[in-house]
Amino acid sequence: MFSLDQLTAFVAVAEELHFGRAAERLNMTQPPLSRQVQKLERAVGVQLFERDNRRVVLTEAGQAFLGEARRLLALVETAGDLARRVDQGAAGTLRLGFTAVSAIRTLGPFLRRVSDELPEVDVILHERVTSAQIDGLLHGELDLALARPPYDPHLLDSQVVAREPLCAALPADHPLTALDRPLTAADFAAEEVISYDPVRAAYFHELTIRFLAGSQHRITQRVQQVLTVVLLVAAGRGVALVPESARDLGVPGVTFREIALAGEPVELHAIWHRDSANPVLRRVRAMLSEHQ
Amino acid sequence: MFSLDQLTAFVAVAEELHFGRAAERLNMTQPPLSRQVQKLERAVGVQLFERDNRRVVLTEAGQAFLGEARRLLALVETAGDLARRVDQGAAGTLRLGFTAVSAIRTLGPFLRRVSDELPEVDVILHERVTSAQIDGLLHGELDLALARPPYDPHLLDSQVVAREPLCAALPADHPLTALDRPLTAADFAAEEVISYDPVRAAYFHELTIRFLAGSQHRITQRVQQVLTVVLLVAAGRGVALVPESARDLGVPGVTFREIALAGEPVELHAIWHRDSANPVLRRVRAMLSEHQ
DNA sequence: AGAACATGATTCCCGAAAGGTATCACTCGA
DNA sequence: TCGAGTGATACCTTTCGGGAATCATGTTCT
Repeated sequence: MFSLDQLTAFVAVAEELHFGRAAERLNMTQPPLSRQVQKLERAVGVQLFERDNRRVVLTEAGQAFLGEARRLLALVETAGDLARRVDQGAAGTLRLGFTAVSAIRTLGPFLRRVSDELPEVDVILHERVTSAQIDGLLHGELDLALARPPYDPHLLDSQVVAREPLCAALPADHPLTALDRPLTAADFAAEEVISYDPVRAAYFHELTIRFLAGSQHRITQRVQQVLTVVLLVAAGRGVALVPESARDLGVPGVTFREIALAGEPVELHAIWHRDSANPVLRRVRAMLSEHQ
Repeated sequence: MFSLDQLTAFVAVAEELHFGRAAERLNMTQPPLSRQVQKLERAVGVQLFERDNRRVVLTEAGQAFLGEARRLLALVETAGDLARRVDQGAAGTLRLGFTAVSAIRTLGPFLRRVSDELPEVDVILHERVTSAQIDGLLHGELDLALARPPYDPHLLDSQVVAREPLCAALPADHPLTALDRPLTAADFAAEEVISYDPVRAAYFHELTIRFLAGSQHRITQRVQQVLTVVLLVAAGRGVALVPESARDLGVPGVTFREIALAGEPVELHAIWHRDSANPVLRRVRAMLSEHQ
């Protein structure tokens, strides 16, 4: 097999049609250049130059080979580019988990920023509930998740990407919608409250429990997804606490009301595996912490 | 810049994910293989493998580079093929000169044989009168000519590719068409004979002169092309001697008659420059002498 | 816990290959 | 016929790649 040095030697001679000048261009002397070309000819099995003591001409085969050689060398030049871009996280794929509700206000702008700042990065989207996203991160099926606590902080790391208040979701014809002040836990005393799965939707479960702590209430349903909760409210099955962005789901028959603030707002986290090897993740994290 | 050996080393390790086995596959020992991969990583500027003392894994960048490396090596494998085919005349271009009349019976089958036996050869056709073809051969504008003598045998070489009888071309209403025997020179005694340019169509000029030698006749026109001759006959401007294939020109108003054989038949030659460097020419010549 | 094993990296040595200098062989032009 | 120009060759030096031995480290089995 021939070597790349032999190819560059050949191309130089083919362009100069003069061994001396070609050698000068390659910063070497003429004899080793002649030998390299001879070796290449032996390796390919074809005479590439017709060399008279007076002039050098490409043979037909040499002309054909010149094209191949140039293509090959061009490919060599650019061979490392993609690898370097991938190494710096500027190219590659990001497997991103998200929940239906997180998507409403956060996913779109996030994807737009990625495609602006890292145009060679492909984002593969996986819609999953939070717990399934955490599993995905731990099993290496996802690189980044837009989800909510809790998660194992030894293995996973995170950053808050959005905060929003919790609010009450009421059927449109519910008496509480008439009140002109933030609702309190006491207002829910007589209500049937739709709440969340303590395991699969632990975050909203906690928030709901905390808000209602000490008041009378009945919890009738425990579901996983905010969307489901809103749909149940619309169906008149009770009232619920949801993140404010649930307004944007546009489910008819549901009215949202401010509540008397019960501690910190709802947080959406970007979560990743502490020792993910994906370089794109580094870049995306840097992008996230950059502004905000 | 990296070397092809480094690429093959990298691909082997990437496929085995084990330096020892990869080294075995490459018929070498493990230490130099490790070094080659390290060098490649330095040359590309990217870490290609994540190597634990227990296992070897491709990095994201390594996976990207693996694709490039495979493409490059595949190209190297096939780089010489085209050059070798060109060298053996199995690929390339043949610039072929021909005359309108030679084309009728000879050119079609010839082109068909070339595209059957040398499918990678492109034939570029140049229709020229014989003398222009000879010039083309001498100036290196043509590789092969389908033409007729004379030519300079020091510089050009040839081979007969077709023989056919000379015959008489008469206006359809001419009295001689009534005769039921081969025509002789004497039959032309009273005729106006259309003949050929002594310089540019020397071959037919010679044949005509030789046939008519010693008889009475009047030569009224001297033209270069057989086709022109036949058109003049059709126009009633006289009679002429033409190769039999001129029948196939399909010019109306012309009748062809056998003549009393005056020596050898009309020959069509394939002519080439003695020191043409085009390898396709070698193959085509071999093809021509192969069967006939 | 400790020993044996597995595996990639490192070190040192040797031989092959590449580059440099001097020279040869040949052609062309004066 | 001689000198200039050009590619090939001979020979030497340097560089580079491969091999054997060894190291460092992590895993596994007793």
